[in-house]
Amino acid sequence: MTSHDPGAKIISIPTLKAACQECSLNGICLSLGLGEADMKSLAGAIKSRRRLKKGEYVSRMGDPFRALYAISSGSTKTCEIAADGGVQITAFHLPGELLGLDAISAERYPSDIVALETTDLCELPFERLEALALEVPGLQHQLFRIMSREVLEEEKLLLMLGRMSAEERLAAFLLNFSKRHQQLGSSPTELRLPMSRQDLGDYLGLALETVSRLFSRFQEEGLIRVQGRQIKLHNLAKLREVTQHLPASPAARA
Amino acid sequence: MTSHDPGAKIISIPTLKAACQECSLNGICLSLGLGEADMKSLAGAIKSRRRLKKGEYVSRMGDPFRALYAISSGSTKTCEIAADGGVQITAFHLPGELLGLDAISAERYPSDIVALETTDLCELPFERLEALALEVPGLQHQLFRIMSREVLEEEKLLLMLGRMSAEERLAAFLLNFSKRHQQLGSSPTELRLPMSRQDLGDYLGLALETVSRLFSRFQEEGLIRVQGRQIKLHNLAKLREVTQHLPASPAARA
DNA sequence: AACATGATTTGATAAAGATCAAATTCATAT
DNA sequence: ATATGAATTTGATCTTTATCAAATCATGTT
Repeated sequence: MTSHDPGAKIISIPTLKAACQECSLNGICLSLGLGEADMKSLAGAIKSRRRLKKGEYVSRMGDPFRALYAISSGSTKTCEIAADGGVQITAFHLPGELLGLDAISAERYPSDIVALETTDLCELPFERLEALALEVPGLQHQLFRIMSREVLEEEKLLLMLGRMSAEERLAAFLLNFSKRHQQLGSSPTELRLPMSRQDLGDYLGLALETVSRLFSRFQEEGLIRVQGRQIKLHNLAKLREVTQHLPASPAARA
Repeated sequence: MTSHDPGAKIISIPTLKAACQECSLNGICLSLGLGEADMKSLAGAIKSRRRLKKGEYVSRMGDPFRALYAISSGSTKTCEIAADGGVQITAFHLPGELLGLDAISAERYPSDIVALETTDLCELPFERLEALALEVPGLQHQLFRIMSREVLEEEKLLLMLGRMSAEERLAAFLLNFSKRHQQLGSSPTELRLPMSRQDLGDYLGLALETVSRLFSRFQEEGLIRVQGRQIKLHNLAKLREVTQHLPASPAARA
């Protein structure tokens, strides 16, 4: 987290009204590690805010890429769609996270990004952001870090999809979601999932029925309490154990 | 590809000897889209070359991050290792590709990167690269593109692991490998795989036996010819069909 | 409040792929 | 060339999870 003094509200230009310094996420998003003057520049790069209702699209596959979006509040799912109609959700994004990083290279959105609930976005025109990154010290590095982090997150998901059992995947998801909730200042044990069982299945590479059965099983085992999308985590340590259940042959590999 | 005249060899400073302009990949790697003067700057940023033998490590999980590596010749695998010892290979990299993008954010390598055969690397100290990206027009953008592309590639793999059958995964891998071979100027139908069946399984989320059986099946069906790691693709169109086999219910989803 | 619609849970069965096991082929060093 | 160990192939069986089906539970609407 950054250490901007929230008391020092000197700036009040209209363009900044809806910008980073007023954002409740100040310090989580792009601005991490930037000085106050740089924050002003960044705020100037924000084109506008968009409010989406549940089910509305941030982007559709094939849309031309012009801007990244930072989530100010709410949440989204990113859906990759196969030629055969199969859906793979590659990420759920929460406030402070950046959308559209996968669209830079082809200048087209490769996926549908859909709001899971009412969601507020900051639109960051990419050309302006790039120009700014050449001038604001630290911003370029920050962008590299954020993109690198996205690569890393996806690698963790690859590990889950390729090598973990259904049980391990759901436990890992719950722990990850818990951690992110906590980083946003919410309870790490009282989760309100914004996505359906179907979404969760499409993310974890499982059938929705399997996801549902696992929730029931975890509840029977006393690990969690399930009330629809309201989940209480009773035992984080045991959930962590579940993610690490040793495979049959723990032998080292070449 | 760029259009540098290979006949115009004006530069011969030692530091450039082993650098981009002399590289057989000129134009594929970072330099894509840069002018000749910028290429010189880039070449200056290259610290050194490293030659690795089969099985040697580019990085080990936890190593401090200081540099990206560009593959000049050879190939690598990137192995994510789970707490329980399970291995997931998140990428195979070929000449012209950049290694270490996932290490920027934490300033540590999150994975083992291993040479699959004798492999030559260019070491690009990241601090120098970042400084250069602030000065050389287009280099920052190029780096953003490359990182975005990495995100995209991983999303494709996520789709494979989460939603495709074993058959579809192997067919998709063969087509992808074929395309990259072709882009490097090799035959798109005569492949020499540098990785073992075990590696392929660890990449595709399958048991090595399943991979082996699929090779045999594809051969029986006349799609390919298998001689160990030497693979001849007989029918690219049919392989493409295999990747698109419709699932039981092609119904649209919410 | 009753209804309609979609989401979730639970059950029964089937299929895909993992695992265990063994034979065969390949590669490398002597 | 030959031996040795690793990689690959093939077979038999078992587990996990998908699929199909139906009941129940929410949610929002008129």
